[in-house]
Amino acid sequence: MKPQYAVGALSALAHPGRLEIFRLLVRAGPEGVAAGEIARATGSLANTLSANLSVLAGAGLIGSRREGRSIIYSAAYERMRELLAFLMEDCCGGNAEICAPLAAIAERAACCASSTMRSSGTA
Amino acid sequence: MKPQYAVGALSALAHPGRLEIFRLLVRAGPEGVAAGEIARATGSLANTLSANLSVLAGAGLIGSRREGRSIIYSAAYERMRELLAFLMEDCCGGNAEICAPLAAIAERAACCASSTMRSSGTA
DNA sequence: TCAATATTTCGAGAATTCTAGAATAGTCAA
DNA sequence: TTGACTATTCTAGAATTCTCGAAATATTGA
Repeated sequence: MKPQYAVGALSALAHPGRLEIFRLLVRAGPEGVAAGEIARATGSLANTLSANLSVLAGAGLIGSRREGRSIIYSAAYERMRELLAFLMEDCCGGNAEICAPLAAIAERAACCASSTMRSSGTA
Repeated sequence: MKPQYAVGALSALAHPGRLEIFRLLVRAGPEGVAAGEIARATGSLANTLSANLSVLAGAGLIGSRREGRSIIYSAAYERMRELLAFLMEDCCGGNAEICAPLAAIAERAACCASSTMRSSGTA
């Protein structure tokens, strides 16, 4: 990911309303949520919400599809992964021996820790 | 991590100069880098750099310590891990195949979480 | 076609952020 | 103390972002 795209993505998320929207979509999963339902869930005005969705979409963090009268928005998980990977690229100069002993601290951060799928070794 | 702190951290990173500084410090490891060296590496004016370092420190993303005439800045890896964990909290509604790669990234963020810096003003 | 629903676009004022020059403060050595 | 070095704070104008009312666009059903 290019730095300029990362700045765009971070700028998009650096806003209380947009961060709330994005996290709502991240929790909702790939099926997504209709704009109107997002407006209801966040208490936003329709035009303000639309502007914020537009910023998030412009940053590539969310996608959309029309379904009848509604437009369904969903998180762009791959883009999100790219952003997180960018932030910790070459962390500690790539010295794995420094990083390894402390990896256990973050175990609780795994969002699907109770699932059957393990995340070991996937980077 | 509270949403308002996440917004603060994301705002701090949503700036080309500050993102470059932060990534430089993430790569540098726990030992950190002197402000003057950061200025040289990024081509920033001293006062502009100082303002940007102040924003990053205020967001809790970096810490500092004095060493002689220099002030050494270093990444706050634990804070970084908290931010990444916050972004993917309750992600994907149980779809492990989506979450797994993200969780692996969050674990790597803990790689250097052994800092003993003072972190200024994050309350 | 007309009306209702769902969402986006336009416009402008308020608030915030960014940058650089100048001045200030802390540290060290002689 | 003086002087060199390192870094921060102050300040103001320029640029950008945020928000909401109003108007416009797109879709569906009668």
